[in-house]
Amino acid sequence: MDVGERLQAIRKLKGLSQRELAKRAGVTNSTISMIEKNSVSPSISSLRKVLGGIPMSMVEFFSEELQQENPTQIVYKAHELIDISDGAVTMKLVGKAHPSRAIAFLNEIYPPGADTGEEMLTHDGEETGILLEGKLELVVGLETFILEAGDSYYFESTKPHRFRNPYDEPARLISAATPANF
Amino acid sequence: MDVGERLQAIRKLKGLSQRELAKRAGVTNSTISMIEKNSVSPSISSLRKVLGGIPMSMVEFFSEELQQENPTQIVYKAHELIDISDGAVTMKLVGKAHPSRAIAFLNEIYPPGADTGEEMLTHDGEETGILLEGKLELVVGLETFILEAGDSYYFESTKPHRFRNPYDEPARLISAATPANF
DNA sequence: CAACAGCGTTCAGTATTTACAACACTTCGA
DNA sequence: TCGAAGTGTTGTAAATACTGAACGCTGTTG
Repeated sequence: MDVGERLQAIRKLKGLSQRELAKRAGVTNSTISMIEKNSVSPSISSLRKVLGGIPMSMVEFFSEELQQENPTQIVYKAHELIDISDGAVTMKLVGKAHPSRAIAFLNEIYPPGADTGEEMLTHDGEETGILLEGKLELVVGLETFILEAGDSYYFESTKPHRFRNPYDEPARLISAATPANF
Repeated sequence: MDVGERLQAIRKLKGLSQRELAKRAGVTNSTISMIEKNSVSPSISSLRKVLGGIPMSMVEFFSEELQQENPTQIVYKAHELIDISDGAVTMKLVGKAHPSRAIAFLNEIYPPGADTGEEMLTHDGEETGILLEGKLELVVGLETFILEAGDSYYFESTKPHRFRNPYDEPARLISAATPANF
């Protein structure tokens, strides 16, 4: 990815001149000029300052890097799902062949007694899902929910969370999380 | 966001020493040390080199900046899902109350004859799903697939695609797409 | 045709980052 | 207990990025 080219594209899209952007960002116009011409590789701190004048986050700026490559398998039969089970919980991942997966899409089964563990899970991203069969207990932060067939959820994965099946029937869940940490 | 702290966290997570990472990245160990101590703000090019030794993209590195704000509804009963049906296809979205949804998680029903339309769909992102009941035809690019209960799929949404139920039973699908374009 | 205000580029000097080579500290095995 | 090999840190010199003040150019206004 060409940093200078990208910065220039963004700046022009916003209808800003180098001097205008420089003033908003608190750097000099020559800095902008040299970055755009790729005659320097800016420091993180100065690129931050520059983007602050737009404004735009680092993530957005670099998101163009996500240029996917070429074809892979599209359809997976039930037995082709990759098994990433953890303990008693059965988890099957859709899209194993995918190069850089953005979504972790899982078919999960919690047999009676299954539990993601006493230490709560915490990670980046967001997750969502729907319960197809059985009942399941979901703890998010300080709240505890009882999910029944047909119920769904959506929360930030940064909140501590835990799934548990204290009932006597297996629970079946389809879930999706992003980014995919597998 | 603290660049040094984040780099150190990632490095340790990967079980690498400063020297080990430096060697893989093609920089010196002192560079890593100083970046982690925030005694310098590395240039884009050198941070790229460092992340190349992990390996990790700039986007992933800065993705931690995506710190979401505060609580909303977490669990949704079946009747609380928001209905975004299009034509004959019933689509219900999980997480309507969520501020900035990263995932569009849908419970879809394609009655016999239902179709997303003759002009193929094309948009950014990736999508995935699993068929729970019935049969469904999926066209992606030049390929046509027949999905049966239990089958799943994963593809780039940039490829032209179409879902269709030419059979005489309804098909039920759970799908996830990112980014969420709703 | 000036005079002016805007544009992006360039140059010299200063500030910052980086490599290289040391350092002190810990762990492991002879 | 004494190297040997690992860890992260630090000082100095070289490389690179940044500022501030020019420059040449274009379009506008009197």
